[in-house]
Amino acid sequence: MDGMNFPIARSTLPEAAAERLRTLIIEGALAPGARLNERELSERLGVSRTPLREAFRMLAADGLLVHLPNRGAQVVSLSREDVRHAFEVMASLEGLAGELAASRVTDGDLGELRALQAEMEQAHARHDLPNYYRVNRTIHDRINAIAGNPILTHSFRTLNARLHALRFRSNLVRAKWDHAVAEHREMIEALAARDGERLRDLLVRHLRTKQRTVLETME
Amino acid sequence: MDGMNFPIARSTLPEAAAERLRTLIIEGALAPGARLNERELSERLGVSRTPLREAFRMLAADGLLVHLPNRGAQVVSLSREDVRHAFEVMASLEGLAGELAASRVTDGDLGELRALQAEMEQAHARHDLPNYYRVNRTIHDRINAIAGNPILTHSFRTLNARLHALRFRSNLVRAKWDHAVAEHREMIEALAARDGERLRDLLVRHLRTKQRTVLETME
DNA sequence: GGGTTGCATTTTGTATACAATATGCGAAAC
DNA sequence: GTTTCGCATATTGTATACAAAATGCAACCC
Repeated sequence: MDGMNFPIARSTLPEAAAERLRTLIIEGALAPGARLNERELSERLGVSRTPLREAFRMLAADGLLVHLPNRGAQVVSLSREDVRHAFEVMASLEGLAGELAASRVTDGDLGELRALQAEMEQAHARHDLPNYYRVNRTIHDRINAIAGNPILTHSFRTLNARLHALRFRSNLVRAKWDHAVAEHREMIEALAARDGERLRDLLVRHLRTKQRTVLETME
Repeated sequence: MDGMNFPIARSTLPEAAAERLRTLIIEGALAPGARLNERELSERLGVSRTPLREAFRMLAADGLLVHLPNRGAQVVSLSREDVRHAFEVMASLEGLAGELAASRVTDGDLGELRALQAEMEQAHARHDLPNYYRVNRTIHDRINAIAGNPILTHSFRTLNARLHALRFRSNLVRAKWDHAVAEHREMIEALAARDGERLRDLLVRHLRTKQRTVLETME
């Protein structure tokens, strides 16, 4: 049992408040462009203004809020240009993740991903969109984790989180859905072949599709 | 004069404190691994603990500090692995910046960069290392700006700032210095040729040299 | 009517006070 | 001697108070 620690996770009010605000932003309860009133929010969240202000700083760093001196914090409102910029960087990062994952993937990883792919195809067959998206997300997170670069993972996740506030959940038409599932199959194959370049291309193409979807829903 | 505003820049104590702390970390006055005592620092900076704590949150988001609940903030201590991870991502980002810059560069940009290159070569000829580095930095910032993606610029700059705390300023031996200057010349040529792939390769190679330097100074 | 000024109120920024947790050290137990 | 316990003190987390800046609205002037 030497060296086996079980540290108790510690959280503080700023962290909890930031998490809660993140959710409120993503759900649209705090709309893009909205000015955040500290007194109201502190009452609403049941914390004093001090941890709330720290939470604002954290969310500003994540790009979800913008801090306006003497005017307080405002929910970021993404323009089409912002979205393009974000996707441009995300494509680069996810492409890198694909290359790294292809060079670092283990047989155990592949087994796991194949199981997830099977699960996602079942959701697809059942027309179960929520579960399809859930597993989809898990697969991407797994690939990112196999890449083994925490800075990469964190950077991608932070950028991706900004886009969640757009709530662009698409209604996948059947043909597109079939195509997306097939793309995922190809990703696993490229991973199994340790073909980094191919996986990068697939991930970038996949992301470009998502970008088109997001931009369409912004009209 | 319509639409010509001259907004007065506003700053707050958390922002000023964060900037000051950033400098103290980079200069080594706050050493890697050091625990930051709020009372001492608030006295030292002449601010109360509240804006100081907000500043800590900002620096934690930048990766310069790590926030330990109930134990306060600690200056990040980069391992060799951290450095490799950071460079891995930075190479991807700067490579992307190179591609974008090559597709977006104007003749005016090229003129400016050629002037900067001439200035840098003069510093090189005079063995003027501080000015060489200063102009070097300006050139890279310019390329990044020409890429025209603020998210990319910000991401790269944030990652790069983490490495400054390592203070790896190398003593350039003559041959290496000559080589670096030549590489910069090639970058301008690639830009002028709007050859994104070549510029990406040059920037990534250049950065790999920097990475080797950093890792060597960490031994 | 439009523009400016003055003032009350609200909101944000910061300092201070109080509460909770961590740390350090001496004393007690083995 | 080593380990554990108890307690004082220091530090961090959070709430509250005070100060500074912003906002809104009525009154006044052209």
